[in-house]
Amino acid sequence: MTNPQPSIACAAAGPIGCRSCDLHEICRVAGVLAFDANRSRQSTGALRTVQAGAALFRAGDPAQTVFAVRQGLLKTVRVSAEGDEQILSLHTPGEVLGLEAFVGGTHGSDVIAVQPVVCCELPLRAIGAQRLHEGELGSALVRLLGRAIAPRPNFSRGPMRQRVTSFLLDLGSRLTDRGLDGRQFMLGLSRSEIANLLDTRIETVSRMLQQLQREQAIRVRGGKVSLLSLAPAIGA
Amino acid sequence: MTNPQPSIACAAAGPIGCRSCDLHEICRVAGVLAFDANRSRQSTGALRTVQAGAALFRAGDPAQTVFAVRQGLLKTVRVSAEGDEQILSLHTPGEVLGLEAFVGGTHGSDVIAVQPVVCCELPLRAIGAQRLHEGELGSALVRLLGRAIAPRPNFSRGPMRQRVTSFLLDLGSRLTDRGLDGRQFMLGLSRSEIANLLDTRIETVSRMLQQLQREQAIRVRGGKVSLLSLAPAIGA
DNA sequence: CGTTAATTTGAAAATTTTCAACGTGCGTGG
DNA sequence: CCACGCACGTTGAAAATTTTCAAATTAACG
Repeated sequence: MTNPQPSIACAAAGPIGCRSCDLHEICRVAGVLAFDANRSRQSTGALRTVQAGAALFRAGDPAQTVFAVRQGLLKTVRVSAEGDEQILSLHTPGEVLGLEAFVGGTHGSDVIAVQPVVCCELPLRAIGAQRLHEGELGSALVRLLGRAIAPRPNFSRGPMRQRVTSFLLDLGSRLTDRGLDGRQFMLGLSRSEIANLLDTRIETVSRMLQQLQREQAIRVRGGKVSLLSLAPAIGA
Repeated sequence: MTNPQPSIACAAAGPIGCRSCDLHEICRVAGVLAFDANRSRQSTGALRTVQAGAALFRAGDPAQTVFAVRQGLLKTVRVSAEGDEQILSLHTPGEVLGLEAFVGGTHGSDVIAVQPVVCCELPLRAIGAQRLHEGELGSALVRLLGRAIAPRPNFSRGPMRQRVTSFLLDLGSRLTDRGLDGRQFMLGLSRSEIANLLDTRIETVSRMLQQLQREQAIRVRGGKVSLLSLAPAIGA
């Protein structure tokens, strides 16, 4: 029997379709897309699964493949010069990882699954590295890179309540934007990981989540978060 | 008499030469470089001066020109959805601004001089927008964009002392990297701007700078900062 | 010079961290 | 099956840091 796209049991987010993927245009131009029976686009590229806690790639690895998250959640981790590791960002389905591959060289940080992940692999050679900077493919690539240079929202600023709410709201809206359920999702992150991301302590995260829950703004149950009536902030 | 590159009186940083500029490769490939009498490369592009406090460009402006900072200091400012404005990054000589131009569309944030600035203008049409994604120019462009997607250091994390020291150290090393004096420079930023960047209050910035000065780690005099024996952090 | 803006300083209030204890879930091994 | 150990999360209370508010200084500018 055919099992075209491996799905995962306790998946928090996904899977998504090619249409809502940031790599879609590249795949289309590079000709690695086909049509399935339903006439919806379907990647013919290789899929890769990453179990929670395992790395998609690590800093220093040669960057030769671009990845698109199809399902699950990952984190980018960098260890600072002082030796402490810092979570720089999370990656939800539809996002592209490993853009360093286009530039050459190696990956600059670890990317690790915080939930079971399925992603598409697009090896550079599969799209003809020679013709990479030419024509339609070149401009699609520049657009993709251009989107990536936009500054990412920073959740380690402002009062703690705002950090937690804007973090949750951002995650939710990113899922919603890809057609997934952003009002209720598996978080996957531990308190320790959330604290790292928000630049605070696990106790503070715990207290803030409890407080939001008391206020009926959110509901946390067994790793699943529901955003009930979460307001962006109290500010100005 | 010829005055090939306008200099600025109270300039904090710069001017730098084309060789230490991130746009150098693009300029070379695009053929906008010439050689001056000393056989050192010299841009033939237009120069633009921006007085302190004035904008190089603003969010929403059509992005049609790429800029390279030659002298001075700028800040990228974005107003959040809640209406408060946030300084996202500083820009020292040698850095490139306005990469959105390559992608098309408009600028995403205000870029404002915090010190008198001189920068090179490279209008897209000057480098033949048609052939932008082809050959050597295309790969130079991808390299430039690729460098820009590397995550910027975040100074709004950790204890306040570390934020201030790593901020100063970063600024200093960026100047040093371009062949400028990174151990002693005009800051140009007000306390209010530093506080914004570090996500704290002006009083806290003031106290921390005073404390570092008492410890002989730095010296602040009339807007000029000297890094005497500033250690990265006390950490691990 | 006089006036205004920016910075510094002090002291109380608020937030966050630290340290310690407690609870829960879960897998292991008796 | 249950006791145990262990990782993870929650909770409490004191300590530390940071913010707030107010006032005093200093710098900037016409």
